[in-house]
Amino acid sequence: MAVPKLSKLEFQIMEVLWTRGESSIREIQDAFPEKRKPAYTTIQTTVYRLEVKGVLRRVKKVGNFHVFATSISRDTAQRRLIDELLAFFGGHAQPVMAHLVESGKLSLKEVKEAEKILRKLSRKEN
Amino acid sequence: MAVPKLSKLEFQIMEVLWTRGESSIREIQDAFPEKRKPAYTTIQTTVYRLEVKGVLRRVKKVGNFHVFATSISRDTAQRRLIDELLAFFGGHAQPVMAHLVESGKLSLKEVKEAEKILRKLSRKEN
DNA sequence: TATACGTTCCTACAGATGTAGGAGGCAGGA
DNA sequence: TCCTGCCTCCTACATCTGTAGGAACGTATA
Repeated sequence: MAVPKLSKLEFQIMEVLWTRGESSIREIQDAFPEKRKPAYTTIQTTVYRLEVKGVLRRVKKVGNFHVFATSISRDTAQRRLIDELLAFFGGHAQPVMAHLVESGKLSLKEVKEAEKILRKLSRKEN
Repeated sequence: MAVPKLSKLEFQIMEVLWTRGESSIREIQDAFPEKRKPAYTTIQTTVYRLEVKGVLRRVKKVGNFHVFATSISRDTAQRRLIDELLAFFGGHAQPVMAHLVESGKLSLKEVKEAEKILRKLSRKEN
């Protein structure tokens, strides 16, 4: 599998690394909000699993602790996530759009932005 | 939990029921494409789990088999799924849109359609 | 050097999910 | 009535994920 599936916690950890850059287990843990902050070893186990999946790697050892960095881009992972969702909808983005609009999560401004990008793309194709 | 989380297979089974209407286990199974068609008992186990979750129920018994029907709407379930995804993106729909656009899954026509709906909504609010 | 503290590594476990076998029941045809 | 075939119900199991404890180790400081 090119880009392995990431679970919720795995994704959150990757998110910390994408945002903060190279980090140790402790730093990753500290990036979680005080409420729902998993135990140190929970983060650790999950980081190891991510390492096995090949989406992050240890880049160096400082003192007696390791520093980790991502091996895939945030964009790649997000794309994977959305493709996953689209599979649920038989590959059709339209219902996804519809729900985003109805739930009020999408502003008119964002839609117009998307439209602009699309126009640009279609010009390039023709 | 109002609307429980549905797994991939669970969602696919619900999809069959929403599309075909009331169905028996056998009918649900037959709705799966010949390749990746789970065993009869796999569908069965999953249907029972869905029953426990309260998203479908047995509506009647015909001969010696049961007929099942959904208890929640497709819309409700889809909304749940999308909210789930949005949580990964910190509740921001913008990146989701961006990926849909970039992956070419969204046509200009669909976006304009969404825009029309949004305009209508915003008029109502003001 | 000895001690304290933070890290690593290994192990464990429960819940969710996908998967399916097998025993037993019911219904219709021989 | 008895057999065949399909269905139900129960049980089982592997994998993934979230969760975390404990032993052992490394480092810096007293």
